Parts: sequence; structure tokens; C-alpha cells
Amino acid sequence: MKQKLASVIEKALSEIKNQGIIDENVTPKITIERTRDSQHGDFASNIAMILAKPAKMNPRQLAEKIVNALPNDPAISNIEIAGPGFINFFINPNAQYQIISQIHDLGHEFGKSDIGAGKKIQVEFVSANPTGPLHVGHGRGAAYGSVVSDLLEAVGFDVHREYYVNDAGRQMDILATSIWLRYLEECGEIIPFPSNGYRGDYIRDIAREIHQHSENDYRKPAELVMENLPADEPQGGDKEAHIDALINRAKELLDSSQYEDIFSLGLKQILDDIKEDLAEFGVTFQEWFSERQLMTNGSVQDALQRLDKAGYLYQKEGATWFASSQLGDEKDRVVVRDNGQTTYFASDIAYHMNKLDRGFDQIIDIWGADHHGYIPRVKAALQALGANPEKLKVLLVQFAILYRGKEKIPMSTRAGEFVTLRQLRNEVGKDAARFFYAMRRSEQHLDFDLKLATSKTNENPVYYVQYAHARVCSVFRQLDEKGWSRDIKQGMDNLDKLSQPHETELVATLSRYPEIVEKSALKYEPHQLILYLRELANEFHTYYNAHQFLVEDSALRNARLNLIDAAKQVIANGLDLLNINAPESM
RNA sequence: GCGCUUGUAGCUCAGCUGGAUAGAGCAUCGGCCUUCUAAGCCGAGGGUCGCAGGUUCGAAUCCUGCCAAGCGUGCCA
Repeated sequence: MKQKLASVIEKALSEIKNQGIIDENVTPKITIERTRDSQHGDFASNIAMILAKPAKMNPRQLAEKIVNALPNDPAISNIEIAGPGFINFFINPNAQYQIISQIHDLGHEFGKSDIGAGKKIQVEFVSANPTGPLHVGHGRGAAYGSVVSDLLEAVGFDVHREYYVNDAGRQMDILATSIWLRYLEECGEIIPFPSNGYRGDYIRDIAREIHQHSENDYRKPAELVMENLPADEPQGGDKEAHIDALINRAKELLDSSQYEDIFSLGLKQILDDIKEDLAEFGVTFQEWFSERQLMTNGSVQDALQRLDKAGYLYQKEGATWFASSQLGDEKDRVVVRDNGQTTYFASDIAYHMNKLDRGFDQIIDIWGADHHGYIPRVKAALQALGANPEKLKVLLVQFAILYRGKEKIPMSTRAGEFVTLRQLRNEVGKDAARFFYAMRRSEQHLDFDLKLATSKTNENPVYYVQYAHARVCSVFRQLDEKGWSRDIKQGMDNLDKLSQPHETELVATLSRYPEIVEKSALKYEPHQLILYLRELANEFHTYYNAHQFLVEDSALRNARLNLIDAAKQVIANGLDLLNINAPESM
């Protein structure tokens, strides 16, 4: 409808240009907006106000000229000029009703479009280090990323969802060493656990499993393990130096295949757990991309060579630096440390180079907001590699703060105290968790109230939307019980009987759905869709309370049934995009 | 210090590529179940859009300065 009105105005403008009222070369962008107030019609354009200056005319006078030049269109029932020069369009109700049969015909497809034109777009999200189970902070990125992906797919992009697995580097060595130490405990060795090790119960579980399968194969005496180690922090030493020494000790005492066994078993167990957790949360990926692979297949070295060739690398204080400050970063960054190890950033450069080489038209990274300082250096790297940094879009997700009622739940990073995503799902359920996570703009801090999410009362917004869907289903069950059957054809032929204000408003809201999906997708804002669904549910509930659907007059009854069936379809489609269940009854 | 993000009703937040009287949920108060699920509906009160300037027909929205909060500012990942 918007496009139709825009083309109608376009014609009027060229007519006015012919009359010499405005200059031939003026080509304004025609915007059509939905009105907030129904007194202002259904759609409005501010074109006359924009053109008032170049035309050297009062906007209301110009609006009049434009309106006079507008061609007749059967869909438009009235046009008014209002306020400072808005042109308000009133749409013929019969034209509006067509949306009901359109929704019926398209079903699940209603709301989808092809504006993405099959462009390849990669969305990387979650990408939590595989050193432990996901916690509630990761949950928001997971929910947000998966809905953004689904939205983009719905509007016609070719979406590739990807999880970057940081399976290389020091954190993983700390993990492997932590598992080994717990394993030694299982064997009966007495060793003080390092303060910087991973202390969660899952580490013990993995260690126990290794012990059950391989007995004492990896056992070394405690004295050998502890011999000449620098002191840990509680003993007045440096915890970093202590854990690094322990890692080296593990690599010395175990032969390399043994160390690798423990390392990869720990990685696999934790990654499998993360995969299962996410799958149960309704989040799936096309690819789990390994950082280690980038290091072993030479991609990192390739990337560094390319940067070097482009003249962006230099040596200083024994390390290799990337001159990112030449490309908008606040300072230069180390890519190879003085001990010869490449940094995490070096892997990331190689990873992003790899993304571009795979031919994506657009790459989207979803990061926790605490990584925002990282954006300029990654963009700098892309530019140095000769790519357009605009191809990378980084979306930041703020932390979620858990509450139980008024009480804030501590989220200390100290081992064992965090709430895992799995615990959250068990407590509030997948639907409520996804809904709450996606409910707010991503860059807004999120207060997640567990009590509210689990409450089965009017306070809970998830049920509000689901209830509207269930209510429609219930009406159709009642229809059966009364021994009536639905006549879709008769209903469609009698849509003009839907003349109540509640009905015309509901129809107008339904017709907005495709625009909402498009806007939510292109702006990466799932909360827009949620807001819309709440509004739609509200209008349905209001309608439900104000009017009886199962009336004696079969023409009216079938028309109303077609309307609420359309509402049900749109709610189901919207919830489906959010990967939230649309129940038949509650 | 510098950078990013945020500041809108008692609380939690929409609205921000400038548009007409700034919206919603919760909370508070008052109504609606002999008729399709009351997990619902209707109504009322509640605002210096952080503060001060500027841009213009028009500013919560854009610009500048200031104030406040969070995060970042490693040869960690």
C-alpha cells in the first residue's frame, strides 16, 4: 500500500513539474508513513513540507496543488490536507480487507519477502570460549543472534550462522591442566588446586570419566608435579606465573599425545555440552569454526604475510606490531609476542580474512558490549587487507542482570557461582527465556526478572501473546462443539460486514506485519517484532472482550472467523520467527 | 584523561534516518465473569524526554558543551 501511494504521488509530482510549479531537477525522496491517529487517515505524506522551500510556496498551498494532480485510485477513499501541510490518505475499507484473504492464502509464508535478494550474509554469534558451560550472559547473545539470523532469512538473505570456537591459546591449556590436576586427585594424589584454574564441577566430571576409562595412565606423583613451582597467589606468589609453570609441567611429564588426549577430550566434552544446550534453546549453527585450524593450516601466517606486504607490520621490543593506528585505531597492536606466539588478535585477523574469502556479501559479528574497544582494530585489519570495512557489521549486546523479584542475583565470575543458561532454561523455560532476552533493544542493559518470567499471571508478557493464539484455537473448538462448521468462502465474501472499529483496527494492524518483519530484520531489532506481537495480541483480546464471534448470522460469523484466523496466523508466524511455541491451548 | 554505550512516568522500557496531543507493561486506584479460556477487558491518576545552548516551518529525535551511570583503554582471550 505504501508503494502504491508513493507511485501515485510520483505521478502527481511529474504533473506538477509539467505545470512548472516546481523545478524539473527537484527529486525528493517520497516517504509515506502510517499515521498514529486514525483521525489523520491511514497514511500520510510530508512531501509538501519538504518541497515548500524549493517551490517557494506555502506548504498547504503546495499540498493542494499536489492533491489536485493526484490520479484517482479506487483504493483511496479520501484525501485531506491537515496541520502544517500533511497530505492524509484514507484507504477504502474494502481494499484493506484484502489482507485477510492474502494471509489465508500465504499462511506461513505471510510476512516473508525477498528484499535480501539471496545475498550471502554470515552471522557469527555466541562464540563463547569452550572452557565451561554457557552462562546467562551468553544466553542473550544466543537468543539475539538466532532471531536476527531467522529474521534476515525471512526477508530473503542467504544466512550462514557460525560459532567461532576458541580452541587454541592459553585458556585452553589452563583447561587441560585443570582437568589433569583433578584427574590426579581422582587417582589419590594430593595437590593444591591453582587459584587460576577452572574450578567448576564439570571439570571434576570430565576428570572422573578419564580416570574410569584409563585408570592411572596419566598419573604422575604429586612431588614431581609440584617440584620447584613458583608460589601461587594465596602463598604470596603470582597466580599467572604459577599456572603457566603448571601447564609447562603437565606438558613435560606427559608425553605429547597424552597431553593432547586430555586436551581434546576436555574440549570435546565441553563443546558437546554447549551444542546440546544451544540446540535445546532453539539455537543452531551451520558451522563451528575452529581457531586451532587457522593456526595449523597456516591461515594466521598467511594473514600476517599479507599485512606485511601491505606495509602495516613492524618490529618493536622483540614483538611484531600491526600499525592499526594508521587506520583509525587508537594505538598499534601486537600480533606476534616476543616469545614467538601469535596473539588472539592475529587469529582474529585470519578469521575475518577467511570470512571475506568465503565470499559473504556481509558479515555480522555479535559481541558482548565489553568487547566494543575491539571494533576499530578489526576494521583496521580488514582495511589493511584491502577489504571494505563496511562489509563487517558488529552488533553489541549488553549484559543481562538477573533478578528474582527485587533481589539482584550475584554474577560473580568466581567459580561455581554463575547461573548457567541450562539452569535458567530449567527454571523459566525456553519460550520465556527467549522472549525476555529478545524483548529489549540489544544495546540496552537487560533486567531479567526470574520471578516475572516464571509467573503465570497477567504480569508475564510471554503468556499474553501465546494466550491470544490459544484463545483463537479455543473459539474454533467451540465452533465444532456447537455443531457449526466454518465456511471460509462465505466469510471472505462478507468481509465488508467487519465494520466495527475494533475490526478495522485489527485489520490495519495485521496489514503492518510484513513491514514490521522487514524493519526488524534490516535494523537487527527483534524487539520491534515482540512489541508488535504484544500490540496485536492486545487488539485481539480487546476485540474478543467486546464482541461475540460465534453469532447466529452465518455471514457475519464466518467473516469474523476469517479475521481471527488471520490474527492467529500472524501471531503464529511471528512467534515462529522468535522460535517460541504458539500453543493451541493454555 | 581518552573512547564506546546509556540517561524518557514510581519501576522496567518503546519511540531516535526530525513531524501532528511523547506511548506501553508493571505498580497504584475504580469497574467488568448465567454468553467463544478473567493468563483477559474497560477506565483514572502519573512526564522539566539528564541540564544548557544551537540548527528550522517543526527537536525526545540532529549539532555543541556540561552532568551522571556502565563498559573499555594488556605482548589476556
